[in-house]
Parts: sequence; structure tokens; C-alpha cells
Amino acid sequence: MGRAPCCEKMGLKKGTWTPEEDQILTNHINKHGHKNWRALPKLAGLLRCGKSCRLRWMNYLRPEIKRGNFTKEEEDMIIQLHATLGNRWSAIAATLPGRTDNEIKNVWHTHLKKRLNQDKDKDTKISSSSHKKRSAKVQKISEEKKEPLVMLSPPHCASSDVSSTLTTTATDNNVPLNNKGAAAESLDDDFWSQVLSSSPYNNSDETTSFPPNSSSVYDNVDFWYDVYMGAQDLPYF
DNA sequence: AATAACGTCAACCGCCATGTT
DNA sequence: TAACATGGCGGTTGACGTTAT
Repeated sequence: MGRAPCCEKMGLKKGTWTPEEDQILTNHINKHGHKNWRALPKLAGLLRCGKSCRLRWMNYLRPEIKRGNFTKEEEDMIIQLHATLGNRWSAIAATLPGRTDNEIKNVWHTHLKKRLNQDKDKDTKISSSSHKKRSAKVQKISEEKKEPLVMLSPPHCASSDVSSTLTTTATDNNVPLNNKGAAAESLDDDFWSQVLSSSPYNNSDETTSFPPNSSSVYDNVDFWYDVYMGAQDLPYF
């Protein structure tokens, strides 16, 4: 037997969502949550397939979604994480609260790829001082890595810790939280173990938080930068 | 003013992983 | 354990807005 189609094609609306549809979906989810996406449109009275509803909610309607342009810090973080994670947009999104994988993917394709190419062109012409700084930083990291490493096992470094630290912004009990945390959890344990063991933030002090506590995600850019730089030393990449 | 070219972004599609029966 | 259902992810598309000619 073949796989069941995602949704009934007949009679279901496609394309841009109207404000009315948004309102209906938002009201329904605020009231009942979204335990079953496939059943949701019928229950809410929407002529959309469940997948479409889920996408609309996840990428646009969730209250924790941050709209507006990406900051320089966010863009830098995306570039750095992309170098490490590749096109694992959901994993990258897990580190940027309020940003969706779709949004990050779009920004990457529209802005950042270009920016990277430009930077690359510049780099081939000038050896920048920032590069030297980074090299010095990497060297420092390498030196620190000579110390015995204590591998953080997932239960300790726990991607769930990552997700809770980085993505938990909603508090409405009726509304299931953004599941992007699960995306972070989906990262290979091996990956995080390797990256973290390479990171200067890895030490035997179990009280060290991951990432370090800070008032905003932007304060963590250095943290992710260091994780990234550490990861670059891994043969895996 | 017209329109072609380009950029942006919301949304769709198909596949895969995981959960359930 | 197999079959199926569902959620989630990444790639891609197409509509729309903006800029250049």
C-alpha cells in the first residue's frame, strides 16, 4: 500500500493565508493547542491541510516569533553555524530564539551567501587583522585543548539544555512550545560531543552552563564562535 | 511610463524519522 | 515486526515588490 497523501487535495485552499484564516488558526491553537495537525483544520473550520496549518503557525503565527531584520550578530552567528552544521537550518534556528528555520534559510540564500562571497573576495586581497585575531584565538583554544578533556555526555551537555536555554521564550501553557528544541536534540550526540569537547567551554566543572548564562542570545555569539572554531579542528568536518 | 530584471519571502512538495497500532 | 500515520525538515517555487533600463 502506498503512502497516504499529505492531505485531500480537493477543495483545500492553497497559497497565501488571509488575516481571517490566521485569526481562526491562532484562536483555535490558543484554545485547544495543536495535538493533531491533520485533524486541526477540520476542527478549526479551515480549508487547509494540516501541514499548511503547521507551517503557518510555526513560521509566522507563534507569539515568540521575532519579526524584522536580522542583526549583524545574528547574521554572523548564522554564518558561523552554517560553516559547522551545513544546511541544518532547524539546528541553526534552535540557537536563535524567535527565528525560524525557514527565515534563516531565506536570509542565507538572499543575503549571507552573497556576503560570504564578498568577504571571500576581500580576504583573498587583504589579510585582515581580524583574521589574525581569530587565528590567535584559535591558537589559544588549541593550547587550552592540550589539557585533559572531559567529554560531556549528552545527558550533561544535553541538547535539551541548549534548547531550553536558547529557545524557550513562550510561557503559555495552553500552547505547546516551539518544537525547535527537538531539532537541537536531533543533532547527533556524536556531533555535540565532539564540538563541545573541542570547545574552550568544555571543562570538568559541571556547573558550567551551556552556553554560558547571559542576558541575551547576542551575548552568546562569542560562545558559538568558540564552539565553531573548535569544531573546525575536527576531522569530521 | 512601461517593462524587464532582480530580490525577497511565504508557502508548497517530497522525503525521512519516529510513533502507534 | 510490519504497516501505517504523523510530524518535521530541507529544497524549491512562485507571487509580489523594488530597482534599473
